[in-house]
Amino acid sequence: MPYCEVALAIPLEQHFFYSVPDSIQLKPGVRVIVPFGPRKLIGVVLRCNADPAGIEPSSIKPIQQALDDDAVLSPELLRLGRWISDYYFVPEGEVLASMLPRNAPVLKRDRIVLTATGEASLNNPSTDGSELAVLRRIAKRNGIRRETLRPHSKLVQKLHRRGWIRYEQSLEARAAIELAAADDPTAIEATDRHDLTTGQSAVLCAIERKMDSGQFGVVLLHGVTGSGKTEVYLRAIEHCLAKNRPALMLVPEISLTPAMAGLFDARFGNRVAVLHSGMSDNEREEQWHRVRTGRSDVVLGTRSAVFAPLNRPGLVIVDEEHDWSYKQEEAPRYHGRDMAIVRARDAGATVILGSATPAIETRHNAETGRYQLLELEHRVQERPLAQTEIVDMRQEFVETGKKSFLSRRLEEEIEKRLQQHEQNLILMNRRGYSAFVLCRTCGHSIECPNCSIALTHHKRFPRLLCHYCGHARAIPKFCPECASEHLYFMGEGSEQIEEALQRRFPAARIGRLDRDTAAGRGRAAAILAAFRNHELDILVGTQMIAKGHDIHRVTLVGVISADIGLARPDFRAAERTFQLLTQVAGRAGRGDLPGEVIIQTYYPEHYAIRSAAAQDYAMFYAKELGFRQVMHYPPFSVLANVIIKSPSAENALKITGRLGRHLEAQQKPGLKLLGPAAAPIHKLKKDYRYHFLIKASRHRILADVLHSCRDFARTENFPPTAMIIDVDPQSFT
DNA sequence: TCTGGTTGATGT
DNA sequence: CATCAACCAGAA
Repeated sequence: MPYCEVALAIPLEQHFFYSVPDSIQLKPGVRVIVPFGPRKLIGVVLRCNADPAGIEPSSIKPIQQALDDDAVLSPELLRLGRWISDYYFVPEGEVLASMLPRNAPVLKRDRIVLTATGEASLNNPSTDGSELAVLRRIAKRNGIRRETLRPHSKLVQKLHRRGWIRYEQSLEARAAIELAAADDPTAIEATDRHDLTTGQSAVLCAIERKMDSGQFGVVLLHGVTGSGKTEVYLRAIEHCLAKNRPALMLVPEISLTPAMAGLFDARFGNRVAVLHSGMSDNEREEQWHRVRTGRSDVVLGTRSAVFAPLNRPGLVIVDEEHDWSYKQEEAPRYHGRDMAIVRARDAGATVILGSATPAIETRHNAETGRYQLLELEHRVQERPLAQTEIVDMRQEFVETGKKSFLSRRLEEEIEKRLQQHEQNLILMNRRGYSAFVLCRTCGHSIECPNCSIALTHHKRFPRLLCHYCGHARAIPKFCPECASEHLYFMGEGSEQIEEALQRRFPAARIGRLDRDTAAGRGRAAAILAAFRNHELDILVGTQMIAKGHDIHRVTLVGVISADIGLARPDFRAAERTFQLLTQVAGRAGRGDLPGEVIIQTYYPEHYAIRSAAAQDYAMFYAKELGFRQVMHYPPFSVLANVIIKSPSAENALKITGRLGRHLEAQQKPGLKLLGPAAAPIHKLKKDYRYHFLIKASRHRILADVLHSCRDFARTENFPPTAMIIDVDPQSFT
C-alpha cells in the first residue's frame, strides 16, 4: 500500500506518514481525516508515494477519509506555505491551516465505547447497579455520544479511570456548502471612473508597463494623503483583468474602510470576492469557494486574503503597506505585506505597495532600487494639505494654571467648526475612561491578576478591564491591597474625552469610534456612516479614526495627546507616532474646504511630532534612518525576537538562563544578541516572559541561529510551547 | 496541541 | 489503599 506525507496543525515540526487505502485517491493539497493518537485530525497531504524511512511500518495507520476530490491548496500555495514555515519557524501544518477557511469541513463527535473489561463487567453479577445501567446504555447502541451521558459525568469519569470505557472521537465529512447560482465573471461595468491627474496618469502608466513586462516587480506608490491612490489601484486592476490574470488587494481592516468595498463592487461587480475577519465562517467559506472555482478573480481582503486561492495573480496591491495590522501576532507570525511580495515573486506578478507614510524599510528598499519608486506629491484637484499647528501643553498649563486635556486653541477651533456646520475628528489613542486606578495610600495601581498591567477603567461598561487578556472586575470602592478609600482614577481615555467634550459643547452631536463602540458586526461602519452623513458633528476615537476615511466635511482634526505611544519600548515607536499623526492629519480638508490640524503634545521637540506637523516625510525618514543605522535596526539588520514563557516564574527564568548560555556561545561577526531581559509585559495571560532580541546583518545568519535555538530547545526538552520565535517582529509586548 | 498514563501528595 | 491534581511522553 502506498504511503503519503501529511501536515497537521499542531505545534510540531514533523510531518506524519499514513498508508493510503486503494479506495482513496489523493494528491498534494487535498485535506484528509487521519487518526492521531486517540484523536482524529484534519491534515493536508503534502506528498503521495512518500517513503516513511525510519518509521516502524506497523505503527503506520491508514488515512480515514479524503475530504476533497481536488487539491484545495494549489502547488503555488503549498510552495508559499513551505516558504513561510521555513522563514518564520512555524510548523507547516499550522501555516496551511491558516490558508484554509476556518469552517471545519467535518462534524466532530466525542463518543464513549466499552472496553473489553467493560464488556466483561456487563455480565459480572457483582457490578454496581447504577454503573451497570450506564454500561448497558452504552452497550445497547454500540457506543454513545459523550454529550448524552453528561448528567452522569461523575460516574463516567470513574468508569473511564477503571478502564471499563474508552473515549473515541469521530470526524465525519460535512456536506460542502452550497454556492449561490453560478454567475460568470462579467465584463467590467465602467462606472464612476474619475479622470486622472497628470501625476496619476504617469504613475499608472509606469505600473502598466511593469505589468506588461510579465516579470515580477515591486512598486512603491508613495502618495500624500488624498492624492488619489485608490483610483490608481482600480485602474491597475482593470489592466490586470484585461490581461486575463486575477488581481488581489490587501487592506488593513475592511470594517473601517467600507467605502473601499463599495468602490470595488461598483467597479468590478460580481467578479469581486471580499475576505475578512468580520465575516461569519460560512460567508468567508463561500467567498473562498468562489475564488477557488474561478468565479471571482478580484479579491479584496485583509491580511489572510494574501492566501486567497487565485490562480497566478498578475497584480497584488497592499494598501497602507505601513500598517502594523498586516503582521499576524500569533503563530504563524507572518507579515501580510511581505507574503504578498513572496507570492507575487512566485507568480510573476507586479506588487504595488501604497502609502502616504511608507514603512522605513519599504522606502529604503525603494531608495536602494529594489523597488521602483513612484510618487504622488499633490492632492487631487490641487487641494492643499491641511494647515498644522502644535500646541505645547506644558506652556498651556503655565498660562492657564489649569490641568485640562483641551487646550484653548483646540477648544476655540472646535467651537468655530460647530458654528460653521463643519465636522471635527478628535484623536485620543487610548480607549477606556481612565487609564489606571491608583491608591493614594499604598501607592499601587490595580493590576490584572493574569498580566503585569494596570487595569483600565471603563465607565459605561462599568468595569476595570485588562486590555491584554480581557480580564474584567468590578470597580472597587476600596483599595484591594490596603482597603484604603483613597482611590484615584488617572489618565484620560477616549470615553472620558467624549464625555468631557459633550459637557463642553452640549449642543454638539458627538460620536465615538474605538474598539469598545465598534464591537459587534457593522457597528464601526454604522458609526462612520453616521459621521459621513453629518449626523455627528464630532467623532472622537482611537487610531481607528485615522484609517483612510474620506469624509469631505471634516475641516478640523484635533490630536488630544500626540505623545501616547512615544515612550513605548519599541524602536518603531517614533515611526508609529509619525504615521498615526500624518494619517489622521490627512483626514482634514479632503473636500472643497481647507483643513486644519491641531496637535497637542508635551513633547513638541520630538522629531516624529515635528515632522508629522510639517507633513514632511523626507525629514522624518532622514532622521529615523540615521537612528536605525547607528542602532543596527532594520533596514540595516534583520531581527528576531525569541520569547521564553512559562506559567511558573522560576521555570521561565531557568529556561531563559539555559537558552542564554546557548546563545552566548553562538556569537559571531554579523550577529548581535540583546538580552535576556524581562519582556516589557513581564507577565501576560498568566505566563511569565523573558526575551532575547537577535540582530543579524543577513537573514541567513539569523536563520542559522534560530535553527540552533530550536534544536537546543528540542534536545534540552523545553516544553514545546515555551519558546516563541518571532521573525521580523513588529511589536514587543 | 491533546490525551492518557504515571507519580506523588493527601486523606481515611 | 483510594483519590486527585500535576507532570510528562508520544502521536505516523
